Amino acid sequence: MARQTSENWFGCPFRFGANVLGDGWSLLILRDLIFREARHYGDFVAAGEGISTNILADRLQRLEAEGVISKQQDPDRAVRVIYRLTEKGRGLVPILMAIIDWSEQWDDRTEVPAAFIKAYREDRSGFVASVVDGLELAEAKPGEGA
Amino acid sequence: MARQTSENWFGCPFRFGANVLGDGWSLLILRDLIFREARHYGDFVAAGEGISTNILADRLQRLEAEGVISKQQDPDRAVRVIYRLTEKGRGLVPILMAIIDWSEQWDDRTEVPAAFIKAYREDRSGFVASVVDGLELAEAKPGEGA
DNA sequence: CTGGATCCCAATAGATACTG
DNA sequence: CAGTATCTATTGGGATCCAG
Repeated sequence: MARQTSENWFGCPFRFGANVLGDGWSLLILRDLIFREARHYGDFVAAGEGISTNILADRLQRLEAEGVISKQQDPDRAVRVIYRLTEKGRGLVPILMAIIDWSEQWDDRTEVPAAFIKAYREDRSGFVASVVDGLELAEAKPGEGA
Repeated sequence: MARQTSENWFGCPFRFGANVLGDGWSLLILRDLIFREARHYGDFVAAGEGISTNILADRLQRLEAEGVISKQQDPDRAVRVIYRLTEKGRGLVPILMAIIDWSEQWDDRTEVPAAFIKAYREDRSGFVASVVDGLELAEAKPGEGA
């Protein structure tokens, strides 16, 4: 879909979110960041969804430009990059949760929920807390980003 | 993104939802169906987002195949088609709401929220009720759809 | 070795014009 | 009104290359 610019901006806040979430690869990357604690470039490649490296690089860049994730050097190994949720990105968690709730209700192909989803279901608030607290969130206040 | 098939199915319920929502045009169509009570093909074209007719046709077909919307003839005028949310599609409302909440918090370009969003904010539950009750929902039970 | 960039080319998305 | 047809632009897969 055409990206959101000043020219096609109609003052609809929903469109603002749709611009970030209306992409399958971005959603999968966010899932891995939030529920699977993916941190490195290779983690996303290894996630098994078959994302191409050029697409991955593009989406990571896009998500960073949108201010929902941030990059930094791994303090342990300089060659590694760590991707993290920003505060703005953390705000997306309820949306992903809502997607999971809906999917679980309507998906008739998955009999056994993925392990990370199961963990979330068994103790929703506890799981969320652990996921979110486990992250040292990057800076980002309302008004930042694209 | 590659569409979800039996071959690339990894048993992740989140991916199930991402497959439906990971598309900007589909999200906009759902917004218009849910919050703007769009019913006809032309309503979506006129929504001002500049969707091409082939894309619109494709997405309407896709959403129908996924079981979130249904088509039927307009009883008043046979040449018209009415698009409606199914029960499964109605289940998406909380997700769209979550997107709106997030967008309103982080969008710094829209000072004045769109009118339909404002209505929703002023009386969230009442608004939802009116929107949803205003629709005669089409049939669709868990286990249906793609 | 990790995080990309680049290239090739196949497949998909999309704009515009046109039709039953 | 609700779409097709056609043509072009962009995305994406897969391999390879490269810099730190």
